[in-house]
Amino acid sequence: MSGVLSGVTTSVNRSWPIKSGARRTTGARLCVPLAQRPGDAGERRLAAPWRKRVTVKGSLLLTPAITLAPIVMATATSNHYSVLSTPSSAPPPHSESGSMQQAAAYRDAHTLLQNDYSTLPGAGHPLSHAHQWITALSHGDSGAPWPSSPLGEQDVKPVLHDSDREELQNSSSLQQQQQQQQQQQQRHPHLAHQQAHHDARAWRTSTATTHISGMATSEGQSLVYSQSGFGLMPGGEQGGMHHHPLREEDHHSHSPHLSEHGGGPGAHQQSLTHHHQHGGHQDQSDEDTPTSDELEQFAKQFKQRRIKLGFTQADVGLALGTLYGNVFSQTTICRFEALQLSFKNMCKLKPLLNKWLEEADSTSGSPTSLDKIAAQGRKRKKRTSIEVGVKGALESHFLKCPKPGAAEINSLADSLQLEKEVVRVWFCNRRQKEKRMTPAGGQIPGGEDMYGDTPPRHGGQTPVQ
DNA sequence: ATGCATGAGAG
DNA sequence: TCTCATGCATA
Repeated sequence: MSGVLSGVTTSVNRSWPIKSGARRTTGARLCVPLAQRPGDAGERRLAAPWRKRVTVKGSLLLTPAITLAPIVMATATSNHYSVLSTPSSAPPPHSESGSMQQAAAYRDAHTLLQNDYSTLPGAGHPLSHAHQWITALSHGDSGAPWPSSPLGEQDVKPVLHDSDREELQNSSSLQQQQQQQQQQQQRHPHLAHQQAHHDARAWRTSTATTHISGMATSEGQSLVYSQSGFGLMPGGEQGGMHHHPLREEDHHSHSPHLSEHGGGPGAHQQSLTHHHQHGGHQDQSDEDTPTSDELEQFAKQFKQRRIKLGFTQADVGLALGTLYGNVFSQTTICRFEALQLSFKNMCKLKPLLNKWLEEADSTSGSPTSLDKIAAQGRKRKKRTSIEVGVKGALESHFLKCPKPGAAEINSLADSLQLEKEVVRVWFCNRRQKEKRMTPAGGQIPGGEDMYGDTPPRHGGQTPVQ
């Protein structure tokens, strides 16, 4: 695909103000050369680090009761330009880019279409409450790079700190001591660091997914992992919804700096010991940390259901906002389905999506349309399109030095004729990609063999769509 | 589906 | 400055 684009299509808007911390040029940093990988340059697809699993499937233990824990979930507030618009309000006239309403428009059209599909459960569900938070204004944005809309920025998402999020995740009624300890560790990264950290690219060690009866973690803990949400899978959908004990580490340690190749932190404690006392069920709403396998399973099932129910990723994203106050974009939903989020992030979203699924499934048929929460607001810098050649250069630099210092970025930007900020961001994104990329849909056929030893992607289901 | 971008939070 | 979560815009 992507042939050689001509010229750096950068329709860059030179006037974009570099916000507050206008990148100070600080000393260069040491470049830890990345282990050269075979087929480097170009966009390699990396599996998510958390994807390395050594799973042991336990017997299913579906618990009927579903405790819908009051999810007050929240995500980092970063949406300054999201404002609530009335259901009937037409897309705001402003927007110089003219493509701002794209999503909304698309959605509406889609909704209409859905209404034609008498077979489909209906577009949107009757879940139209929980909007309080939406109007909650959060911190005025100082140093907003872009002229804000007259409406002012409203934050759509309540702010929550990671520690809080963690707690939310673990908010199931029955918390074990271990979990408490866990939380403590989370708050004290240094403690967590004592735990084994796995290589950021440990994902390569995934193992085949097989069913094994019996459940004992490598630590000899017996766990019965019960989780909800899989009950709605229609018969033929999937073969296996496995619920097994083994937890993937990786996510907890909230140490913000899970620096990759830094040798430092891949901080993933693997001692996530939590045996659940079962006996019936308990930790409902998946509050519990799922294994990467479960996540994968869920993601797939989710996607299938979503499609069957006739919802688009965008619909789901909006619905989540309506339901739980957390609006997500199509992008996020897409990435979730494609397992392209960090393990932690996946864990965070799963409960929400799971619940949505339940709702959507049960209320399928309701007329109500999804509430409309249009994202609009200040302008964004025009996306810079980096020429392939330049990209290649960046890529090779990345291999040598994934974390270039300001000085390097400068010179690089200079030689490549890109804005420093663009280069900086490119590296940031590249690093991020390195960390969480997942072949999702399945590895690219003739594609890259990552580093020569691409783990056989468990015989997963056929990619939907 | 994904590339480039934003912003919070943490060092 | 970096990471991380997330999204607009686009391929």
